[in-house]
Amino acid sequence: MFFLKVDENKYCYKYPHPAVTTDCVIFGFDGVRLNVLLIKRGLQPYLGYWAFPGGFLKPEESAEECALRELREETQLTPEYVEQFHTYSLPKRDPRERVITIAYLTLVKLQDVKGGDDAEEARWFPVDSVPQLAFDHDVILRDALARLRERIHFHPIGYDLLPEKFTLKELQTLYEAILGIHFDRRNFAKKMLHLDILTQLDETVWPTPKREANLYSFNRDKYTELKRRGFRLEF
Amino acid sequence: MFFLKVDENKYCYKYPHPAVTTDCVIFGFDGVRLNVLLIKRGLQPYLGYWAFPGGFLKPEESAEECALRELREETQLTPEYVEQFHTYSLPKRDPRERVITIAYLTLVKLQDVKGGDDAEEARWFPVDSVPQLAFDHDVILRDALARLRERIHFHPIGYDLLPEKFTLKELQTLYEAILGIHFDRRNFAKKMLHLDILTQLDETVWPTPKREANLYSFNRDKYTELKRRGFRLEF
DNA sequence: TCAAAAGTGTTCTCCCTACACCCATGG
DNA sequence: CCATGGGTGTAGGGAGAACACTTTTGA
Repeated sequence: MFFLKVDENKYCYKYPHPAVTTDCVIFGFDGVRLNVLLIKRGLQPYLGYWAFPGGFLKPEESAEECALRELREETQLTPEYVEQFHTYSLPKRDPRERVITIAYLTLVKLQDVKGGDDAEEARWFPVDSVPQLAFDHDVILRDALARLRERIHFHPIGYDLLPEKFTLKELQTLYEAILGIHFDRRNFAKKMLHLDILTQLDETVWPTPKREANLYSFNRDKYTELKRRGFRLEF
Repeated sequence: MFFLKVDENKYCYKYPHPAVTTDCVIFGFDGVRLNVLLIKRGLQPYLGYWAFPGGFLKPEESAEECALRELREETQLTPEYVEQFHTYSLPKRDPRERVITIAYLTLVKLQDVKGGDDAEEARWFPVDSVPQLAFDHDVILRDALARLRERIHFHPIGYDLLPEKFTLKELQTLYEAILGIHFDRRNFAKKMLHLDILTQLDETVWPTPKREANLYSFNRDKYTELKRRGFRLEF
């Protein structure tokens, strides 16, 4: 570990400064389950373990810029939604040196990333079956999921996770996947239509071989209005 | 560790490391208005400006420990409630060097601090009339208030801000002070009593010379239960 | 003709809302 | 006796929860 030469350590301070990184928890929805994007570490420590994409803060960028840059560099993704949710600071959480990590929750339309896995190994995992994670990333994942569940109660988020056109069933499945509960099909439809954030399209699809289903898209104005003011999703 | 101590008492790193501080936004309720505790700066920069108590993270403490330590050192207060709410990272937010600030929202029972103002000038200000603040602390205050308002919708927080025994009117005034809206007296009482988190005491007080009022305390079990599960405060 | 999926409507109940009356006290 | 503040009750409406029928299609 200690390959450093003294003369390379050219950034000097009067008091000890921790390193600062950002990590991105990236959620995507495959139509059935909520997934999270992980990267296989190619370096020590935790070599071979899965972890969230992230990296060190550069001197001239804000934390959010850093998070988006790392996300782009490591996954070629541009998220629909970005929210800083917690900063992790336990002194021993990184075995190398003291590292403060500012964690972000991001949502992407999962189809955006089809084939995006390149040289570095990046993979989607269903949130209920993620492998052993590096560092304290299991705690970070738990916190991100809790925040996502909290958010979904009061802000519409489907727009950030679903394709442009979708069926009511897909929307319901998304909510059920995130919250881990089951809704009555009829009441769910009534509620969503009543919120007035959906536009029924003239198109239909055959999601199953049984019967065609109407397609909907989000009414962007109403959607952002609700997002701004917040709303109550009771259920 | 990665830092090396050289003769001038300096800590050196291969890459630039920002300084990391914590700041505490401390809210208290005086029975009429929501107040925030500020400290007058005795050093440059922003000498003479008001700011939140806070300071640099020590190598062996977590951010929360740091926040509580600074809070104790600068105000002798022990908060009832502590929540990390945002980390501020714009590169130029401190003119001296790059500083990352992890901000905490804390609630105290305001009577705890009567006379706690000592050598360093610390004062309570009503949140709607705070003076010019140092750094980006005006943004931090706005964010803290937004978080507090968000929290109060779904988690009981009166316990952390009110004295042990209080009247329904005091509880209502607290909610009105935080949310900045007015409630119907009768509906507010009905709602609060229906939530079953209050215990009516046998005692009464004369809050005005007109008529005595019942005293209540929080039903701690129900209160923490609701706090854990969250609840919906509609209004 | 049967099973599976999708679209739609009704009833009940609870809670939020608006609003009014009574009582006790001090002036 | 009246103004002020505190305690309590009621009627109406809206939204969530529970629940059933119809239609379409492929096997």
